[in-house]
Amino acid sequence: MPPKRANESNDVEKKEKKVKKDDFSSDAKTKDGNPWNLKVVSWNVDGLRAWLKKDGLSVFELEDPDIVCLQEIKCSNAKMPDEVKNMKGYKSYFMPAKQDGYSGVALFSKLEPINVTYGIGDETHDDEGRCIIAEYEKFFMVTTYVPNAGRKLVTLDKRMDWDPKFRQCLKDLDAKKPVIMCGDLNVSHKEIDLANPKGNKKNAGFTQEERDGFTELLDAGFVDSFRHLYPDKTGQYTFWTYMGNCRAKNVGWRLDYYVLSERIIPNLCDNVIRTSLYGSDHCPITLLMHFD
Amino acid sequence: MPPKRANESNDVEKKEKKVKKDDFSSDAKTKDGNPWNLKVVSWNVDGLRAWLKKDGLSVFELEDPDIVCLQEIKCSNAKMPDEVKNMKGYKSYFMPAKQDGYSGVALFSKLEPINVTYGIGDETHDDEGRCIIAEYEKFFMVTTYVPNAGRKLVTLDKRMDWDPKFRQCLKDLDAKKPVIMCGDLNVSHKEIDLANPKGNKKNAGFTQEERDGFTELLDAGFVDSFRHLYPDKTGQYTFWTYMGNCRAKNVGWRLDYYVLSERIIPNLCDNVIRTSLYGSDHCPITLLMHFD
DNA sequence: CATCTGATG
DNA sequence: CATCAGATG
Repeated sequence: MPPKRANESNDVEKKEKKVKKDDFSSDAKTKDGNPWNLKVVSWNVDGLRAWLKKDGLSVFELEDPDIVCLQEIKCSNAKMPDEVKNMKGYKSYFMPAKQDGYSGVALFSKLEPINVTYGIGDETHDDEGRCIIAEYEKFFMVTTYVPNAGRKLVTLDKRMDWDPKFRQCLKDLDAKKPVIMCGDLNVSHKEIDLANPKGNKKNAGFTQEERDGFTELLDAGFVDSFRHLYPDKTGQYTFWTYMGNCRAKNVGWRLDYYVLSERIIPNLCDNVIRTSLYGSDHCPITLLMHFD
Repeated sequence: MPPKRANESNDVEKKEKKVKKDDFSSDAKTKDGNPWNLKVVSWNVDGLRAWLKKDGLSVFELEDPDIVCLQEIKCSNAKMPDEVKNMKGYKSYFMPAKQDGYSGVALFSKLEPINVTYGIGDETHDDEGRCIIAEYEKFFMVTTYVPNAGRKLVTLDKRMDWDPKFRQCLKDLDAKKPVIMCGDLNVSHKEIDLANPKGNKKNAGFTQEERDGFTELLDAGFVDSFRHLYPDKTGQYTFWTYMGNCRAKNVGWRLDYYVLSERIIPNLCDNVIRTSLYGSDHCPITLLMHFD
């Protein structure tokens, strides 16, 4: 009898072998016919160090992105592996949570941003490492890991405290320059955005409060770029719980988004969900933009 | 790049493949020429459930033992896997610690014992699941997991409280019938019993106090059967820390013993250290006895 | 069913 | 460098 490994279900070699760099090429254009010249990747990695072992970094080779945003890195700066700290060809920015092994976001950028700030200006939330803001010439890049409302909604209060503060933060940025915000927003906006809407109306990620929070964000002058491009596309998810083989059955949730200032929608080329990539219970999402 | 698994170093397939049932046959005899007819296996499994995944149960097939004693099962009765609870061909006895996932011993016996008792009669120690006593016609079988003195000897006091109590317990049994005691005694008795005696004189498992405790036990009328049979054999260990590839380098400790009442030494056939078996940071030890 | 920490060894 | 629990998701 061959000994079983503790994490045999992590054994995704076969699936990953199928992935080729060609699959990540795109000739997407703006509505006006301008080809993309900026690529962003966003991925909730569910523990950066575990994700590294599952070859998560290959997304850099496969996508050759200009900007990469990671959420739930669960890794302090002290424990950050060198290969990530000094990502070849990129400037790296980290906002770990104060609590070790919890939350935390990272941003990697080929081009050095004009300025980088951390957090939304609220101490309690910012202790949890949930937001990095990178300013570029033509836009703000914001990545976030929104508070999860928790099992039995134990942290729904924290979440509902976050939503207006984060929204205000984005509005303030948007008053200066267009915003590209991405990350794990920990909500599926509409019934189309998760496999089991009926059963989840009282669960974290699909309560009316959380959904309304997202609606309010869009009403403040922002656009869910994926749904803008594909208003009726079903079965498009970015997260599947590890439990019950949900990913194979595509019983998932769309929790990861690009949310853009309305006025740069003309710059949008595409928003792709990379379901072929493993390494986390979320898959990465890719944004293609054109800027003159 | 193939993704690395979290526990790649557990991947001992090759090593285990080499093990054949033949390697476990023995024609050992007593000094008087009587062939063995009782086989005991003792193994500190360092977590029974992890050990199961590493095919630890194969020791039952390979050895076909009459009695199996396991230490550090780290598993409550509630969480005990069925295949272990109802071990085919054996009666099973468990003494888990009150604290979940800590310590705990088990005993499996082909022949149903006359009586089975749990603990040494000291509530504090017995809450930690450290001893099972099975009475047979001609002997008491005792298995134990002796308190570890801990890093920086933080629990040396507990250990030194244990030693005389356990010794008295064995003496009381020995007054009735001969005793076969086995388990992880958490001490290397003499310099020959560990790879690095010089460096470990102030470390758990080789302090003077612990070594003296073992000497006192032997002075009370008991025999370390392995050392009795092989007084000068070096490099014979039963434990290697997972750290620093110690097992491959045989930088180990002899911590697991059979300790017999002096008067059944004539019944002793052999005591074998099964270094070919993996599944824990300890290896199993096997005792062969003859009883009329 | 995963990630992490922290206790334990 | 492993085991386990418990928090978290």
